[in-house]
Amino acid sequence: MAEERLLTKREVVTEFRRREILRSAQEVFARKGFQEATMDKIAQNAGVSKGTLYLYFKNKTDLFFQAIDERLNEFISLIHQSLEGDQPPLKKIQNVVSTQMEFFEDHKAFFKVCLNIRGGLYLEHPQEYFERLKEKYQPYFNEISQVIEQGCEQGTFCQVEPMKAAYLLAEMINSLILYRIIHETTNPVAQDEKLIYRVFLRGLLKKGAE
Amino acid sequence: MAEERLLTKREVVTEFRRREILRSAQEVFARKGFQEATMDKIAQNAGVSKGTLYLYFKNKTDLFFQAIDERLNEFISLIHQSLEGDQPPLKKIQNVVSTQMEFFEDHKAFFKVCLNIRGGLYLEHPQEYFERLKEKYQPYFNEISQVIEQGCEQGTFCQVEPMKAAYLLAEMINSLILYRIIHETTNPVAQDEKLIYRVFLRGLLKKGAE
DNA sequence: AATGTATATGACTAATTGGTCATTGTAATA
DNA sequence: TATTACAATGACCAATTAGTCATATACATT
Repeated sequence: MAEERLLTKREVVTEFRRREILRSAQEVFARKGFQEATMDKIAQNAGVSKGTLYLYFKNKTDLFFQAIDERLNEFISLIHQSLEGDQPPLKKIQNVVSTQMEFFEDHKAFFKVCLNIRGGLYLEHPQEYFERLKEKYQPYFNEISQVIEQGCEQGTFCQVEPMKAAYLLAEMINSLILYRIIHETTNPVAQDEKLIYRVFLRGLLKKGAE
Repeated sequence: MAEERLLTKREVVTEFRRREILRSAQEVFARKGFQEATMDKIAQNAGVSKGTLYLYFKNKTDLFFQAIDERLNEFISLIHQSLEGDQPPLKKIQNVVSTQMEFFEDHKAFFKVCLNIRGGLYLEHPQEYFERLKEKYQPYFNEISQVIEQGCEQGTFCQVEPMKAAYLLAEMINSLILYRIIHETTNPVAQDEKLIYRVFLRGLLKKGAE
């Protein structure tokens, strides 16, 4: 066993603070959006003083994007997992749909933040952060579009631009999540998943395939 | 001919100012989003002083929503027109798709504002405005869902919840507009319309129908 | 226990900006 | 032309808030 130096109390506290601030930020940003969330509120909610925030994060924008980062990583890794193995493309698409719907069903606040970002990013944040986020999302779209491409090659799906189709799918899912939020629907997500299978998959399937 | 009292100079100027302020507001809000747009900028852009804005509009939020209102009316009325007559549901859906895609292709700035609203509305504007806007959009969704319902009854489309399907369609269109904006695509919108026909319509059509 | 070092605090600053109002300008009216 | 009523102005105010820094606190080390 390698010599594992025990963490000093200070290091433990530091790490705890950092996580506590991120948790608080996630909560406040989700509830209020970027502009309405104040550093004071976040600090208070985290049980630290405002000055402390600036020991851990460069500024408000930095804190915002780091707070997003965790959940986003979790999401992207879940999608990645759902595409592992050598299941047929049809099954993989179903996996994406159910993974994404269930993830956002469980994290509605995070979904709102994502909408908020997308709506305001072009307008209200420095270009730099937009680029970084776009990069972050890239694997998600790439993986889906690869599955679609694979389906095209295998002759299961008809010929489409894979990346555009991936966008289409992603937004179809989001639209039903939004519908659920706006209409405060509580029926099982499985029903909505089926609607997407029907529309997206039957629309994509070659005649006679399946 | 009815006695048409000529407008006094004052009335003409007043109407001109009002329109000029709205135009300026549309422009600035589209470029900056709600928060970053300042009343000073809007006033300057309109060639009036800030105080004047408050002679014509109650406050910033009021100005924002009135600026949106015009374009939104135009949009909704275009969609309405595209659904007049007694064409078959399939054709009507195609009309909606092409009308919406072409409208936003011509009004990308307005599209961004719409995204911005949707992303920030839950979080950053008074509930009251959200409700009013929801009401405003209602005819749009109603009309589309009626067409879908009609298609179901006629047996052209398979059984789906019409309102959810309408949401799905609307967001599919939006997703491709977003794709065009993000990737700065300039190919003809007709191509993207076809992708939607293929996916949405073939997904919706009953086997053997059409 | 004493000393030094890293961390936490929160009052404060500076900048921004929505909204106001006393003053000034202009058009309608007599 | 004189008078009145309304519209426009922009300096100003009040409120908000991101970010700072001198001071205080707590931990680690000797």
